[in-house]
Amino acid sequence: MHELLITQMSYLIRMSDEEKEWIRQRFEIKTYQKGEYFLREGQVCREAGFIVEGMVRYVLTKDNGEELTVDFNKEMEYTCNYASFLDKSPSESAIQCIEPTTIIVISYDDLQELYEHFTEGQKFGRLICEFLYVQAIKKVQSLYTGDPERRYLQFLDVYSNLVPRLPQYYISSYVGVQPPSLSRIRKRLAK
Amino acid sequence: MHELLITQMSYLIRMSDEEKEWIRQRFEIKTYQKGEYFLREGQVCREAGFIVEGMVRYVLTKDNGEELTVDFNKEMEYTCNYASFLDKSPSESAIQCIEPTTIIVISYDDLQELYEHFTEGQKFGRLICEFLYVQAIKKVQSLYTGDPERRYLQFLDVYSNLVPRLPQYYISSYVGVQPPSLSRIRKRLAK
DNA sequence: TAAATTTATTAACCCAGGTTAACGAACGGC
DNA sequence: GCCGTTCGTTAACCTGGGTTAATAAATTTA
Repeated sequence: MHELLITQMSYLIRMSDEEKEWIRQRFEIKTYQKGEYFLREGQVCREAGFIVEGMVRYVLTKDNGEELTVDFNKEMEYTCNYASFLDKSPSESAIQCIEPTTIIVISYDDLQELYEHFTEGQKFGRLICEFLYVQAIKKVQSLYTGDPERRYLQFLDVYSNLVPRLPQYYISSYVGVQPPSLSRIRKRLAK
Repeated sequence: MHELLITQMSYLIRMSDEEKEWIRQRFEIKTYQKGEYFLREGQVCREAGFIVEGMVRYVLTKDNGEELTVDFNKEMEYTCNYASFLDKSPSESAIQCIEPTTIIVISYDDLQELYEHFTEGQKFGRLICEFLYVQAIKKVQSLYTGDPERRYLQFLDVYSNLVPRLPQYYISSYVGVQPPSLSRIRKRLAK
């Protein structure tokens, strides 16, 4: 279980055997049922996680109460609300498991220890963050330059394998429209 | 000139005198006139910069040729197209100076050397990136949950001091609408 | 398998922003 | 200070997504 994470981390940095052992000891395995929350809106995100199995969605709640699904993470990906995690502020989004999900988690303090004491700890933190940042920038770009139809096509391109695991109203809000509108888009595209 | 950068960096990490001297030697001062490009679309971004004076905008070009201004950076802020810089890919956005601007820049290779050889180099990279990432996430959130009117109000909130330095059509595209639409929004708000 | 619930589609109407063009104001260069 | 250009506003019309509600399809649950 931890070995998946160790493999993943090995793509980014070199680790000694003692460091690998530290990871096995400090990352804690947590399991969630479908619908359970890894993080609720308003809570401070006190741990970062690596998804071993399952899938989560990031949920923003608009002022009118409407829930928006703005991102997904699945097995072999990291999950965390970094905005909340980093400055210990109440999170503006929730993270909900949308399948039975297993996540191995590390606390804020332990992660700082990893950063400080692993030979390449800071580098690990930097590389993860760079990856996430570039993803976020690309998302901003697609929100600026693309219309919903285009984002839907991009979504199918990148996440086609996820489609069978997702209800359509998650996809519609990811794309930035209401369900009836995604239906119209799909109808247009069917031609 | 370099001292401003050194001060800024000192908020994030401790630096030895030799490290400070290295910065004075490796960061190069570049000046740009209003309208000149720090980075053109399609170029690989080969240096990261710290703006000493002036202001830049990030320009995305839509398929139909329309130019969108998606962000600004001003004096005492970093500027770079990280997506391009990090993986040496052609940049999808341009960075244009919209005032006479002075930027001190560091090449990709020198920055890697800083990361590797400064005592807290990797940590510096991580902290900068974390800051940028959180900014990007907040931008994504406001694009998802806010309408243009709201984003305009947020813009005024955060950047009110920039308004006199910006033409309105930069603001309108930042907010995600065409100029006539921002006019309508302003008119609505005037009541 | 049937009933209950959730999810997806469709239709009708509304509205904010897009588009185009015209006009007036502000600005920059000489 | 004048002229040409750029910029901001306004008007008219168009379009795509929002909203609501009804219906149909797909899942769950008993």
